[in-house]
Amino acid sequence: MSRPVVTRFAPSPTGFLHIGGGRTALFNWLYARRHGGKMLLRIEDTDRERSTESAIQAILDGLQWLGITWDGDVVYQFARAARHREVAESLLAQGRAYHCYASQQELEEMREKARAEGRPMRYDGRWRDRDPSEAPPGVKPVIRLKAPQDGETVVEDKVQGRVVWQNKDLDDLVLLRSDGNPTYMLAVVVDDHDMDVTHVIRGDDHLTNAARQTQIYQACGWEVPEMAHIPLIHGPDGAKLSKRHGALGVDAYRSLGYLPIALRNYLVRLGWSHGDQEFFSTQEMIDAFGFEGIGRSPARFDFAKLEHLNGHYMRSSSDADLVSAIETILPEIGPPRGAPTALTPRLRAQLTAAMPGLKERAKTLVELFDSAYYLYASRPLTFEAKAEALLADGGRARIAALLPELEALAEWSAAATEAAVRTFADANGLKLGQVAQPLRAALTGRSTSPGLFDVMDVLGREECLGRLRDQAAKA
RNA sequence: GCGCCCUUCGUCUAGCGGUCCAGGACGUCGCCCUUUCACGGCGAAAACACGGGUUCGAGUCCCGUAGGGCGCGCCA
Repeated sequence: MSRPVVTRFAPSPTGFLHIGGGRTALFNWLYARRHGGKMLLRIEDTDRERSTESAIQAILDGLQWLGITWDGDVVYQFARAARHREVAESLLAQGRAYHCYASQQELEEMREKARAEGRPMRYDGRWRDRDPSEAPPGVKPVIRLKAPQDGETVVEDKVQGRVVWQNKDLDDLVLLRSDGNPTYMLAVVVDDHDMDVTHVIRGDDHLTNAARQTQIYQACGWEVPEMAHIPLIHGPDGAKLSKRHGALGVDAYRSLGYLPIALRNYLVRLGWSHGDQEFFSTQEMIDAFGFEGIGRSPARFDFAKLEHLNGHYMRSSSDADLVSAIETILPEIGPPRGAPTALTPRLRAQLTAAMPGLKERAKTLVELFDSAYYLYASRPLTFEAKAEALLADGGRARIAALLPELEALAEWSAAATEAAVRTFADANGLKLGQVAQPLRAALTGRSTSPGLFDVMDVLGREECLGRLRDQAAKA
């Protein structure tokens, strides 16, 4: 009875997969999964000038990183041009479309005039009913749709509701260019029809297109798929998303140290909700997703909330997974921090051992790796201003006094060093912080770090004593 | 200019005529925990754009106004 659900994600390969595209893909994917259907991937590369191979690769990589999979082979729209042409010719033969010989200049004048007279800027249909014999010699015509001039065109949108256009406000769009190539408007309709797409889920910047595409469906005598136009994502300032804010490629979010699972959770809640639920596992998203939960107003991109989610997912990730996540972005984030591009077995082991304390304190992988500085730093350490202040303020003297106690330790463990430090503090009438903070500074170069005794444990006896001696010597 | 869409705390949102002196989350601010920073816990400030209707009753329905967005190509 009802056909199996088929959705599609149809990006044009003129740039990376940006955050809005990622969410559109996610929604299509979730809807298909929710209904046991398929999500197809179609690359809309009919603009030969602007489409690039690297952009296609970036989109594929981005989807893969986000964990969004598609069914079947990737469809390349340009490869289907002959089929698009065939449909246009067929419409022409049926009298539902016509040749238009208007020149670029004429069209420009038309727009100018309309603007001057305060009328909508539309093609005036001057070739609509002219006899082909009037065609000017040597001019290659375009094929335009003979769109209905009276009545209305209705889109029953699953998100926007019933949206109505007066046909007099819609003009005869071009189906086939004079060079014989299809326009986007035609190609989309033909492809969605041929691919048996049942649900078109896309940004609401396409809402007006939906009306014009509906006219094409009707001219072809084809069933119009369900439509769902989702509101766009805006930048933090409410304006259209630009490169300055969130319109980064999804690969940029990877480099920034975000986890795909966190980005997915953030994205799914942008414009969609399910009661008060904030956290969704992939399965929960699939089970709960539906058009009912999609709002109609645009949402602003908020890094702070993304970071919060990312922190949440980092804390609940396994230590091993986080280490390997860091390793994948290490070539990018390592060198700027004086760290290698790959982990040595020893460093990997230390990073893994320190991970419980590290992941608790970071919002991104980059931040996490940054706070792991003490693991990959080599003597002599460089000190942040606050760390230097802790050492200068009597800190070095305390380290010098404590040093013999630590050197004499028979066993080097978190418990053993903690006992020694506490005993030392008590014996000298010092608060633990007065001893611990200078130690932290000397060992990590920072005023903040994971638990001090865990740091000492992971770092090991020799490295710790070495770093402490460096400071004791300056006391 | 024309068409279409949108408008609840700073942000994401719940709310589908009475249960709302509007709930959750992020952020912000306080307190607690604490060797630091986080995490966690507790608490606070913070919104129905405005004006008319409809109704016994409106954040919820209708109409205006204002503000914002998208579209108006032989781009996609």
